[in-house]
Amino acid sequence: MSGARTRLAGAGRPAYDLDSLLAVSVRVFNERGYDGTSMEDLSARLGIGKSSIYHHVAGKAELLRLALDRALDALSAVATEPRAAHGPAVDRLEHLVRRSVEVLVAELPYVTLLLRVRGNTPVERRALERRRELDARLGTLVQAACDEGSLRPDLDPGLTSRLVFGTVNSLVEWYRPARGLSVTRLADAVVAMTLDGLRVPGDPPDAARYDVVREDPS
Amino acid sequence: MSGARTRLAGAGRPAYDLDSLLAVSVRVFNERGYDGTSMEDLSARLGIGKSSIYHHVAGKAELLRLALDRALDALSAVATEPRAAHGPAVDRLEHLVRRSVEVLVAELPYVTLLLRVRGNTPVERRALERRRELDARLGTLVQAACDEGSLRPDLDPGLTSRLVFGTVNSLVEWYRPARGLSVTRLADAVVAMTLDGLRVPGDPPDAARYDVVREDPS
DNA sequence: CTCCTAACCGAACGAACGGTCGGCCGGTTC
DNA sequence: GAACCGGCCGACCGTTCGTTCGGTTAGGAG
Repeated sequence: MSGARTRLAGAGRPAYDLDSLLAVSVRVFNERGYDGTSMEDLSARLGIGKSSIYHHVAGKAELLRLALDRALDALSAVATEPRAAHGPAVDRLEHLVRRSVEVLVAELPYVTLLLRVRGNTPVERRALERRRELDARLGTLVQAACDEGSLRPDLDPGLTSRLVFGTVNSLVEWYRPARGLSVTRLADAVVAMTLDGLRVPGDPPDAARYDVVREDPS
Repeated sequence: MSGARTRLAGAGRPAYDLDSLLAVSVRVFNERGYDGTSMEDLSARLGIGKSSIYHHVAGKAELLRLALDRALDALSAVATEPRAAHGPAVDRLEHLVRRSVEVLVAELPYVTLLLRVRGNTPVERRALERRRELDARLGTLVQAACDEGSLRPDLDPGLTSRLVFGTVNSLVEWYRPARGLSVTRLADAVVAMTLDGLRVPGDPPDAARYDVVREDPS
């Protein structure tokens, strides 16, 4: 499988280091779900005994923590890139969407795991909190682009933000790098749909367009 | 809680029927994940003993099966509605997206559970297969709308289909009916973003627009 | 050849799991 | 009041869970 392995491989000895062990484990977590994966499932897939896993990590929870931190660190890095701080908000938004797609693909298994966390354990709850912070930052940017007048005014910024990043996050459910669709083209398509729409423009420009739709108590 | 309960409620006796028991169970499944939910978790939340659950259903797996079938039946019904069969493909597509959003909201807990299934058990694999059939039908419709010339030609139909219904499916991650955003407005917003785009049109109509982007091996 | 250490192993642990069993209890029916 | 039944219960079953522990083995260093 996918493993960088340390020196003493030689014959058939796997000899995992932490990174390769984590990579295999996360792959299994994504296939069967974290709770649905037993340490024996992992050991079978790793090709080593169940107890050997504890030579590398303290337990199942730490495996999860390492994976989630990796995803969160990568996503956080995007939000703090300099290009996300200057220029028109709508351009910064487009850049952020594009970079988010790239990171999501680069760290696909880890981000996939992150997006499925439900908060059952302290480790998961801490990850959810970090995720909420990121989402809040994205929301602010969409708000700014809306205030700026660059986004259609008939949609609530909070709603817009959720739709856009819901779309981005949904990529983990089907995108597989091996299938020949490059990341750049994928990001182009996401930006094209969310920002410019799928329908060919023209014809009846729809009289009712841009009637204001906002969240309100019904 | 949410439960319709049978006649003999009277004092403090819960007295569940199958529907109300399923409703509560699915809610817990969604909070903790199916694999992360024990029968004791359910019994605690239901307010009855663990063994009492087996008076209503054969086991945990049947609980899951009932919930998934409910979601799948509702979604299948949409795909076979008469309005999804006549008229321009792009109009049928818009209608299908709108109805999908409505059903997703109407059966939110059940659809949520369906979208998180990983295929660990036979019950889950059967559900995944039914889902794939639905997805295939959607893909055909997008293809038709594309052939018709109603969708921008620079995006691959398969890719478009995944993006649109990825967006729709991602609603389960955040939409809560109680928050005052009506289903109609939600569906309007989804159609508005996916089909017409978020950005205000005009200004530099982007010379490079509509360069063909298709999947190909790299 | 000897020693050291990183990586692995099988056996076993207590806890928690999904599920079974025999019985209780309060309404309804006759 | 006796018989019945749907809904519930506590105790318990065998299995599987995550984890621990006392070795073993292979390769590098001296």
